[in-house]
Amino acid sequence: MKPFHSYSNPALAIDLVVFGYHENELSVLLLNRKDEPFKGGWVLPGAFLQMEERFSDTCSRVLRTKLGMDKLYLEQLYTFDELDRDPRGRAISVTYFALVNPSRLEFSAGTMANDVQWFSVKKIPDLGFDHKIIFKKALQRLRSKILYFPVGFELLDEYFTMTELHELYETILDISLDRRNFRRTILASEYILPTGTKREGLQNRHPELYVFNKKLKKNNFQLNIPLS
Amino acid sequence: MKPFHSYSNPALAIDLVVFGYHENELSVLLLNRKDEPFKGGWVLPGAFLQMEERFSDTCSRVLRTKLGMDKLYLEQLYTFDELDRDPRGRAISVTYFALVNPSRLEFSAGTMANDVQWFSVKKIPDLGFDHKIIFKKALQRLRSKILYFPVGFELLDEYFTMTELHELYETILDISLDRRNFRRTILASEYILPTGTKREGLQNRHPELYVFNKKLKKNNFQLNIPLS
DNA sequence: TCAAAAGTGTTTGTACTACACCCATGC
DNA sequence: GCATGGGTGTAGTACAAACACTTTTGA
Repeated sequence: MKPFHSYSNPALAIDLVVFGYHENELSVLLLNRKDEPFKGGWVLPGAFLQMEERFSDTCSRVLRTKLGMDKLYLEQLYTFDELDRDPRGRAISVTYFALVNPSRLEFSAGTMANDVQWFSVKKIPDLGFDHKIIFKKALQRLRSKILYFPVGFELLDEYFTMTELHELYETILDISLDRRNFRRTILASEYILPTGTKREGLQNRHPELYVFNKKLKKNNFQLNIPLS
Repeated sequence: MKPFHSYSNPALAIDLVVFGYHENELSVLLLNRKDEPFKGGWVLPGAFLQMEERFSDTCSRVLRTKLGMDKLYLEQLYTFDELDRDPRGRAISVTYFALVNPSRLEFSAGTMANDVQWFSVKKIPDLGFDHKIIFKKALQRLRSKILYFPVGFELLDEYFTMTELHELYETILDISLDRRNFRRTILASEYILPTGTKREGLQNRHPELYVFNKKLKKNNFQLNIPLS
């Protein structure tokens, strides 16, 4: 039998929407292209799938090269198939979104490549290919996911305060949430646990530190926030 | 520049999970394979993506050939990338799920191909490739989607009774729902409208007929049912 | 008049909303 | 003692859950 790959098949790109959260700002990692097409422009980091690779391998390869770090939260987003999405020819893009706490990057062996940069989700430049559409879909997914799944913990330090978690939600959803009601809902869900220790060295009252409850399996919280 | 497709790329299959609902049973369309691998076994219908096709074109091609009908509700499900999912070589599968009201098939020009058959979702045979996994994911998606999106209307006739809609939900979710509370929730959502006409010719009280409210854009209902 | 399915309302409890004051800390 | 941010409680409301009787129809 003739092997599959000797037939003519579209190229398969894996493109990544990497979200980072730092100082009350949600950012996305963008790559400055060195080659045509879109030379000098910004795009999502990505790579072509190699014949023996799983999608997650390709993701790791990109993340290792560009961020110096690869074991992140990864989730498949969507597969894009427009005929003219790449001027070089037919290319399918399987997209993933990833979450990273940028402060961890400092502790990892690698460093960020010099052709990538963080951009606030509020100030995304024009993007090459159909990457603006991909980015928008990723942001939408993140916003709906955070309402019922503790994705936020991928973006915070191991120990965090209630205020930090609260601000993370407000930043990602881009709305304000009542502080007291937020606390009640989150604590009732048991997704976080108080550690009994407090953050020291602040000028004001020392807040309790929390950790993510890793033992909890059920998704038993639901923030009821109207999605636009 | 060397065209993309002259590089070696994995084959791209589009596989479809087609759900049909008839007489209180949710079914899936399966194809009996004529060739190796899995000759004689059951698989999801699908086809390889042609170079100039959109995914939806490939879906239409499969649906037209196998069901004799193509304009169905279609939604991309997931893209599968296991290295050994096809014994013939590396093949990626982009999967879709489709919804069809089998009673409409009788009115369409084509007829169902003789190598496909409906199977109740409660009696799915062994499936070739990784198609059992794909099927399970599709069923999961349908079950969660029906809680906040009116997918049910793709599966019912244009005019339907409250009881038919109620039974559809019970069948798909495989649980029982209080008839009175169900009615209240659905009516409050304004996803369906009473027509003022009744179904005639029954032995008992004639039920009101409803239609889907096509003008409603917002997804403003949420059936609160615990998902397993 | 009987069988079968459709239609209807109320009570109870729970969960979300809105909202304001006191507390701990470092300077 | 003051500025800053952290921590806490309650009353009102709205929605979901549980539940049973009456109505319409054809046979």
